[in-house]
Amino acid sequence: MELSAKYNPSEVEGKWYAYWQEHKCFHSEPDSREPYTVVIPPPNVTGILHMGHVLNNTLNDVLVRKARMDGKNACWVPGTDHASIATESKVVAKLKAQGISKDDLTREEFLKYAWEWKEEHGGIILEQLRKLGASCDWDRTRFTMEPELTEAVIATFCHFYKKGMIYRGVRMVNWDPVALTAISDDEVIHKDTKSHFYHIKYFIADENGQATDKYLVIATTRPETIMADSAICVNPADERHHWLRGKKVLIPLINRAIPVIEDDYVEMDFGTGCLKVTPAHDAHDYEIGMRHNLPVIDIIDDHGCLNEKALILVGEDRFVARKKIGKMLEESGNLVKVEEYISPIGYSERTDAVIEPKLSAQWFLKMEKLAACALDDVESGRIKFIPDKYRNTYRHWMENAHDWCISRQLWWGQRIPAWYLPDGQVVVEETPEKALEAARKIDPSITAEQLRQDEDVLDTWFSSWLWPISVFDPQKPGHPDHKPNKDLAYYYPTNDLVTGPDIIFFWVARMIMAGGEFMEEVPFRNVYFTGIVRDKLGRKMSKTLGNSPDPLDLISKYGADAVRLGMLLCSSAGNDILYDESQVEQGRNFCGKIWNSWRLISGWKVDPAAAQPEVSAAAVKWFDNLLSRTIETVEDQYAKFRISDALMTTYKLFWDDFCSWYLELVKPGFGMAVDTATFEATKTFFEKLIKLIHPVMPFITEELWQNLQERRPGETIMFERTPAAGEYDSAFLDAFDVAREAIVGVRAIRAQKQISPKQALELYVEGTLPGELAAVICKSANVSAVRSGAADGTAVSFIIGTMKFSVPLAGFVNADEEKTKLLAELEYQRKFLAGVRGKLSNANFVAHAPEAVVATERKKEADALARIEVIENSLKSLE
RNA sequence: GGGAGUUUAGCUCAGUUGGUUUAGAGCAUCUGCCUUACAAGCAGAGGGUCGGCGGUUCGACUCCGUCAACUCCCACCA
Repeated sequence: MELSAKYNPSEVEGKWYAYWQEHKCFHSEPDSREPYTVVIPPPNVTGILHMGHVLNNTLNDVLVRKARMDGKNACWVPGTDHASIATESKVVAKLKAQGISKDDLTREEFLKYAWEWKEEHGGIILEQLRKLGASCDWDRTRFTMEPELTEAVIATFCHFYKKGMIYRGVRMVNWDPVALTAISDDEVIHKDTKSHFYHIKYFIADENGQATDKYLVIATTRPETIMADSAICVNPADERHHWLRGKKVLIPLINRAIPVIEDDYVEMDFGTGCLKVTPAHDAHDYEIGMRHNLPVIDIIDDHGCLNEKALILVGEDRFVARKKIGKMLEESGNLVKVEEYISPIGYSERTDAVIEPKLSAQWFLKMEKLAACALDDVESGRIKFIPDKYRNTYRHWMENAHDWCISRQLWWGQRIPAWYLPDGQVVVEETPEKALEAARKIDPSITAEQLRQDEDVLDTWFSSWLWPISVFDPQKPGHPDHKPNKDLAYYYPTNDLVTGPDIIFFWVARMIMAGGEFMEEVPFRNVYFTGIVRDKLGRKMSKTLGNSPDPLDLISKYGADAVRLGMLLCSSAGNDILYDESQVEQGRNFCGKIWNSWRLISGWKVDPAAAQPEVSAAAVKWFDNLLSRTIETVEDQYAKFRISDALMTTYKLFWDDFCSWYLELVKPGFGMAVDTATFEATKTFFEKLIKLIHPVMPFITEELWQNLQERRPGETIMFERTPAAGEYDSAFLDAFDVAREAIVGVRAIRAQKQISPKQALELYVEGTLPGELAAVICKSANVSAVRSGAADGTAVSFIIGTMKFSVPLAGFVNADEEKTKLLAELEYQRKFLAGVRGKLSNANFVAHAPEAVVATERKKEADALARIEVIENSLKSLE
């Protein structure tokens, strides 16, 4: 097949992806082979591909394709996450744009819209992953809210409830007044925000509750909450405020009397040393309130507006109320001053709304035991983190884990399987029928209509923490005694997990907990943490900054292979990735290089009668050895998850060694044919090389592998074996490197001296260079002959390793310059030798350093001596 | 404030129990080349007192101390 002059990725990539799918290349079933299992970190079902996905899934795909080519039964399970908050807020926004408010809909109506949205957008990201080349087993695609997985989630909830690990409690939660739900601490982002510090007078009340002329001053950033105050608190050690003991003060504007209490929590030197205690609207105040039995007055509704308990400004938004109350306080003479103030304010990760601390009944899962086991799994090394540094982070978190608030005030998600009896008692069961049955045990007269199911749904992570189990056997979570099905028994535990460090607690830690609970086995062996993709200025990729390129645009411009390579080039584990389009260009250039090298080879005329030139034989021998040695290196790098190193090693092997050296050495002259032996060897090398490259660049390698020779339908490079590293002769490889250096040296001299390529030039080589390498030098340096012999006084010398090369170029070379160089090196070598000898004569060193190190030093000594001798000889010959 | 991490060439990073590393790679830069696979290329070259200071050692990019800058996580003083 004729190759086009330029590689056209868009033509090739679609073709082969369709081919792989058509021939079920990605599909895996349990068999006698060793499994290699990976589950995808499920992207949000309505999400679209961004650079973070590209990085993550490229790494995943490289690992999977590598394992597949290593002969393992590779299975990469894809799927999507229902992402309750993210999806629900998108649906709400879409409905709003259509003039529909969520409040006007019933739960069922809203869910209908949400499912429609999911059906419409749910496949997009998976389709995009196909464009990237992800070799997922699409037949196994899962969705965290599909019926089977929902059952798994419900069963899990019931399991923990019956174990006494799930409880319902009133807690101060982070309320998102836009999404109308509580969110976890981890979903709150604190940002320094400019606000105002209001200093407000509270007048002391007399016995009748009337204002006196004495007062104290408190400082607050939230004057709109004063109507919810339950007390004023001072530090017991603060002598300035001892006169307040036992007194009551009046809340401005509404004149409600509240006590002055004392608590260590108050900092004496912050603000005025007086703190207004507002248990309903501040987490710390709530704690104080609990300690002092203060009433809780909740004056803010779910939307962040003041309610009737506020008595004034009812119905106003909290921020509007803040401004208005400031004015009112000023008019009433209670406002002392207002300072500019920068304070950290919590914002919702999803909606960017200012978080309102709010008391609310929530469901919690106890973490203590689960966290202890999950910590041990990592501490004991059963699970390895790459890079290792995340172990510290993980330990710190697991030792301080708070109970997990698992309820969310949303509709999109798994509804909590708790049913309330009319008297408020609760039953938790997997189905309404079972719930009714359980309720009737409490009260036989209960009817189904009287049971009311909890309105909340479960946190999304409460379904994704089951992912490595539930994708294989949804019956297992919640049922530790259930016998694992065939898939789960075969594929679990998975091998590697590739994910971002930002979800180490949300997801990674919790999967480890679920694994321990239901499988008594870790869910994966290795966790490879990618970095966060940033732009080249180091900023996070974000929509608002507009600095995030659309991966699909990049793919259509450069090809998926180029994008993959560009992404991997700069991705050492755990470090943030500074992405720049030039890296993708490098990927594209590499595609071009691979393409053109095959155009060269495939265009050669083969002459079966031709004898193999000595140069070609040497080159073949060399590259064969080099290939073996490099494969060994690459295998080692993969084993250590040094993916970008492995890539760079392969890249250089192909570009520098294969193209720049090997092909140049064996390339037949203009109009000449190549001999059969060289041609076949070259083809074999090329095939091995593209197999090595395939995990990173699947498309171009498939195209060329199919082009190498006629393949049967369904054959693919995907199932070829990674080339094995054979024996290799290190000494020969080293000698060849010396020859390469010699060539570079000769070329340099020739360039400097302007000798035409056609001019015959004799090169004398002293030392131990084998004849075949002399031939290599001869060809590459474009000289007519190489022969052994002593240099005479007219030669110019250069030294590589322990060998001296002399070029008879009397008149061309400045002898003084050469002499200076040699003298400098001589001086260095003598100093170096002295250092080495000093070391060797040090009894301490000889006694304590490892034997191998001492041996190395002795070799250094010998090498230095040899070099010195060569240099001295050269100096003599120059004189 | 507590914890973790980073600091090596213009940029992004390697440097694996301290000893063949007289500090490397890729990209970028510069010089010379349209040489019959490839200018998305070829052949070369330059570029770093390994953040500062001090210590341990026969020997420190590597270990210890300290200072500085940056990053992330946790807590967020009303």
